[in-house]
Amino acid sequence: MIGAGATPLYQKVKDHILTGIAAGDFAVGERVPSENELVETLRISRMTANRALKELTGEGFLNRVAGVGTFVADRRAKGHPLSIRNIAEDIRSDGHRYSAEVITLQEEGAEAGIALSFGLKNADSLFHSVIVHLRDDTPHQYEDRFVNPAVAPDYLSQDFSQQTPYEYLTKIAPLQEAEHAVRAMMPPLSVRSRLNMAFDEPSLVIRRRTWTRGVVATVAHLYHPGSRFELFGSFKP
Amino acid sequence: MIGAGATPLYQKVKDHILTGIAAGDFAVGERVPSENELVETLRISRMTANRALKELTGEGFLNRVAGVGTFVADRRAKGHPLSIRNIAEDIRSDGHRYSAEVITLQEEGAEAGIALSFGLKNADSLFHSVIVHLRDDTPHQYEDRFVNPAVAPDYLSQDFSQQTPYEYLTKIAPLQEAEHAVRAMMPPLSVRSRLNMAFDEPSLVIRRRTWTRGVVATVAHLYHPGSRFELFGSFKP
DNA sequence: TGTATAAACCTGTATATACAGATAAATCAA
DNA sequence: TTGATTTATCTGTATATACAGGTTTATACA
Repeated sequence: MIGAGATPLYQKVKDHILTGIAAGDFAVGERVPSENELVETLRISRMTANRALKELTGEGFLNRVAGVGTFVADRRAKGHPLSIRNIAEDIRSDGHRYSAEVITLQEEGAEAGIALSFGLKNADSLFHSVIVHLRDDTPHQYEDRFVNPAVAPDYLSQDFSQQTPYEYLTKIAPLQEAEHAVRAMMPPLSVRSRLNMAFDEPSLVIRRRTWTRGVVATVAHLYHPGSRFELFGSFKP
Repeated sequence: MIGAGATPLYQKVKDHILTGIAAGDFAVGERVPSENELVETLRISRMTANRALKELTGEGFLNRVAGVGTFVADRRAKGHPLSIRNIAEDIRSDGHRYSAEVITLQEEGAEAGIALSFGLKNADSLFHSVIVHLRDDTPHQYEDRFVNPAVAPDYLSQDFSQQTPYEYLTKIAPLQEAEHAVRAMMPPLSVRSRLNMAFDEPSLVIRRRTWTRGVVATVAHLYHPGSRFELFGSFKP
């Protein structure tokens, strides 16, 4: 057994495997413990081990071959899935130093277009943050985010140089669903200067809208310098 | 029981539910049969019903609430998935007229970067097509595509003003997997002029690589005018 | 009438068990 | 040595069972 508590057992098994991968116990391409080995070492049933390994396979961390075993997948080979990710963790896991600069953090009256995204009346106010994420002190992403006060009432009192909005929001509100829209544009000067972009360099903008408990929790515009960034998506029919 | 054969039972249950949704037996928001109801009507175990409903939930077709039931999800509400789509069909389904102009259709020696994408030696040759897709006679997408001759030997003799490469390729080769990379860039003059783009307008470029039977079938670069295009993706945790 | 309480039903998780089918290694026979 | 066969291992699927915990409806009580 691994431990006890509120988190389901299969989730702990998943974490156990992921931790092992992160710790280097299992390198890319190597075999991870089989279902029966997990049954013996962790004292769980095979179906629980099966669920953990099956879900990790579905999430792209493992590959399974019937009759042979379960192996650590090469996630870099075919691009990361277009999913919600924590930029701080991404930067750190690539072996770089992450830091953040908070530009704006205040309450604002909802502008018409944003209010529409939230499904709110024009008069309602929203929390607004602007943060520049840096990799090795080089600007990497410009994050312009509006947050539903009903979902995160304490948003304005957070220190986002220590914890990204993503980390904070996933901690206090369960992420139900997310929508991404990607477009290319010439960014406004405010963004351009913060990202040290050349005057003729286009930007890749991701508009991310997330739902929690049926209501829109946050609408974020994430600006990336187009020439230094690629967004990956993967699809299996 | 539903039937017998090679396809797993849980898959048949999934198909059974999806067919019911398509047939209108269960409308959006309505409840689908509970696990125990499926156990009785289909004469299966609850765990099999559970697997079917759980997977359909993960795929976005259903929503589940513990203690209440399982309901048909509204898939249209929150954007299309970032998936392979047929541009001709997209344009027509939006009520517009689709046409295509074939710019290039020939065999070429594989340039180094492209050959790498295919996992081929430099010397190998590939099929190359350049097509501009028009919506109501306005340029809408510039498609620059390389195709593996081993997968589509008759590619060069097709009339792509009548049938898109996508339609042709999906007809002759099963799509196994696809990778997307999205980036923003200032397109080359050749692309810019074909799409009637302003000199300072950035472009959203999707590089799409697809696999069939374990080999790379095609690598396509799809250029969209950035200011007129949005790419959608959806994700559920 | 209003309010606890109980009952019924639902999903979520976990176990034990069973058989199949796929794969690779070991073994045996020609 | 080669080729066929057996054996061991591993995943894939399916069932029966059990209990926890959320949600709604019905019931009993004050």
